[in-house]
Amino acid sequence: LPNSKSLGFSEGRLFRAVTMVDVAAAAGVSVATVSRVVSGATSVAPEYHARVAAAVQELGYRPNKLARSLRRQKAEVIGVVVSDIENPHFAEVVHAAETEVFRNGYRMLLCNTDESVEKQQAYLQMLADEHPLGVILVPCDPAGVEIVQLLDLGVPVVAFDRSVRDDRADAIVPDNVEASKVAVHHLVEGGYRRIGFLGIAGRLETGAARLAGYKSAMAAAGLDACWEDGGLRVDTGVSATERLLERWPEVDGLIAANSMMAMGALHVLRARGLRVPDDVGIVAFDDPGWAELVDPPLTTLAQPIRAMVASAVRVLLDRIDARPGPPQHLTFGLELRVRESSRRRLPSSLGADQKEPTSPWGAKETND
Amino acid sequence: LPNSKSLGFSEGRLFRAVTMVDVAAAAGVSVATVSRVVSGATSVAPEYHARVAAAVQELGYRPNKLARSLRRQKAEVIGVVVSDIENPHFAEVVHAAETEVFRNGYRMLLCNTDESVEKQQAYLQMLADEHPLGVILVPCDPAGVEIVQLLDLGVPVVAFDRSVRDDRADAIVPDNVEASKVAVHHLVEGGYRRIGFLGIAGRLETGAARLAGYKSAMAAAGLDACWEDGGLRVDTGVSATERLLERWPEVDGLIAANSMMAMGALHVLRARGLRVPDDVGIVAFDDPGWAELVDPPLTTLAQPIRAMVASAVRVLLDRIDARPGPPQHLTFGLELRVRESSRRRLPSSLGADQKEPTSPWGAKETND
DNA sequence: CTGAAAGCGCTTACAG
DNA sequence: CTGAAAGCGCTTACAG
Repeated sequence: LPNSKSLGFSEGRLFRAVTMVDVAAAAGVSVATVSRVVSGATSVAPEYHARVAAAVQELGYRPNKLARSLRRQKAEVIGVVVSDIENPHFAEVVHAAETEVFRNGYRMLLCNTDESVEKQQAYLQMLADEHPLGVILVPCDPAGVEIVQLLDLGVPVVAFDRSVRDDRADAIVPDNVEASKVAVHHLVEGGYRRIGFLGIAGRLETGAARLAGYKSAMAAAGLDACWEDGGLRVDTGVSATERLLERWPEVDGLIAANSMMAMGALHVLRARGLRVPDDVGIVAFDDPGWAELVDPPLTTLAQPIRAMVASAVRVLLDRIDARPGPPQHLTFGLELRVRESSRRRLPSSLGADQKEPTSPWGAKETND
Repeated sequence: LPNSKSLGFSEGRLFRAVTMVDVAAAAGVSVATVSRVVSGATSVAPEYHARVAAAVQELGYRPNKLARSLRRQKAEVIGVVVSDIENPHFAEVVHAAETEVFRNGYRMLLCNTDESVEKQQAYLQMLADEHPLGVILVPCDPAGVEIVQLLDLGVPVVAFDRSVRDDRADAIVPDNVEASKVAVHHLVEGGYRRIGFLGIAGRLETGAARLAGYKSAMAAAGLDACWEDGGLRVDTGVSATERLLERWPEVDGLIAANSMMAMGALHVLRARGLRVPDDVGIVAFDDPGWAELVDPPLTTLAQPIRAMVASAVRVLLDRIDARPGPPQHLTFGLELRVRESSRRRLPSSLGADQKEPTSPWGAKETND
């Protein structure tokens, strides 16, 4: 058989990568001992340990992860499946996941589904072939059979942001219902009464929960509810707002289920000469960096993303050590970040005409 | 020896994953033939091919990537190293890379350096251990020895956005110098004359190139140059703008080397009662989604990110097939996207007082 | 605690 | 074109 060792060029010289065999020879021990020192699994006599460590150092040995993975039938990789990496919300999720995964010495395989059921299928299939330590999944298809297959294979799956059908999966989700209620209460406290809701339509549970919370809080406050569904974009926010204003011209508050739609609303209101927050108060879900850059800065409902992701990774790593245990289903509250868009300057909207420059990087603690 | 085959649970039953041996037995051929059919490398007689395909289908066989990777000493993975995934610019880069990598049937290992030299070191080391097909690197340390080691190992490296020291690496970079010149010309054509520059300080070649282009274009136009360095954030944009205005109160145009700094400038100008674009015109590098949502919408210099990333992946895959060939060093021009912030409504700033609502999602073709 | 040895599941020159 | 067999570089029960 041919010598098909790993090859490379260095200064024009052919070389072979250093393996455990080389280290074992240099240290005068068996490869088993080298393995035990390198992987740190079993205890090794101090003198042997030292000799191996010295040889590793001297030869510049690096363990071959490919071989380790094959042998263990497990790659030190965590799959992260998000629906849209360009959405600042998920960009933050990915960043937080990267930080946690890196801290634990693992690698992150990033999968982006673009909200496509087919792409989710393809990626989960692909991940099953990779034998990852676990998968953090923002599902666009919560009932995909690939999720079941992954769990059958013994790969822990943590549903993130949205839950999945298979109840063996752990789940880390925001409390959307409660958040909508908080938004309603906040606007009511600010003196707003005719509060409309700009929803995100469709099958996504996120949208349903946010609408449900709104309706429930409005009913509890004895107020009439009025909502229109849009999409996730500025233009759909525009049309939804226009439809809402047509049905309900007296609206004085808006809750947008997504911040892009809030931007659409802002534009429509401005075009109609309605002032924010004096004529209409606005609260939006999600808290992208630009929320405090727009005019007026947007009051938002922010998810504790770092904490949620840290929790997802912790749940995953716990499963890896100790497989059994009931599935975890953790819910996180959202934080209301009050900015100008919902702070009426006067109890009524009379006379509040002058425009002051807003300073988003200044003191933000003033809450009225 | 123990039976340490891959295990899993399905409906409570223990099972062993299907391997090539199983497929070979079912098809009545050797594993070598199965391998040849599955990997599609060599040609196989039609009848054998059909029998193997049928067995694969029937048994639901999926090749073990871990074994393939070990055998080939190459994982079908592409490493993507960016400096900040939360920066919308790099989020778009990552998304584009994901699309290309997925289209080619590979996986993406995402590494985020947070602009830390140590993290770049750690990740490149880690990538070397993974034996990836190649690495797309946005370097924060262009001279890191890990880059040299990766190339020594035979792993193709494509520098993206910024170049690296080792000239064996390919590079895909924006033409920052030219872009600054375009920005200067655009403002000059709009009647602006006292054009200042808000730079991004430090060692990054990006910042240096953008400043150089500005200075050169100003000199060529016979105009005085004036610049201040800031960072990449809104607050540093604020302070840089304030310093610039102190030194140069008569400024009527600003070029920001980064869009966050442009936001800072916008706030300072508003606070001082200077109107954009009538009193001061602004052009910013980068083109985040919110650039057209702010008031006024920002004129930007956008990189052709999809094209650049597609080109980076193509260069990488070419190297994998045919190692030799001189390193590629491709430069891409930026596109000036003219929006309100640099469109003075009147030749002079007299009388342009009324504020119209801006409609970013409407017709954008009007160029004056 | 240590070593000899099997085996993870593939791929691939070699011989036929 | 096909098959037998070695080997990629590790890990890990087993025996000592």
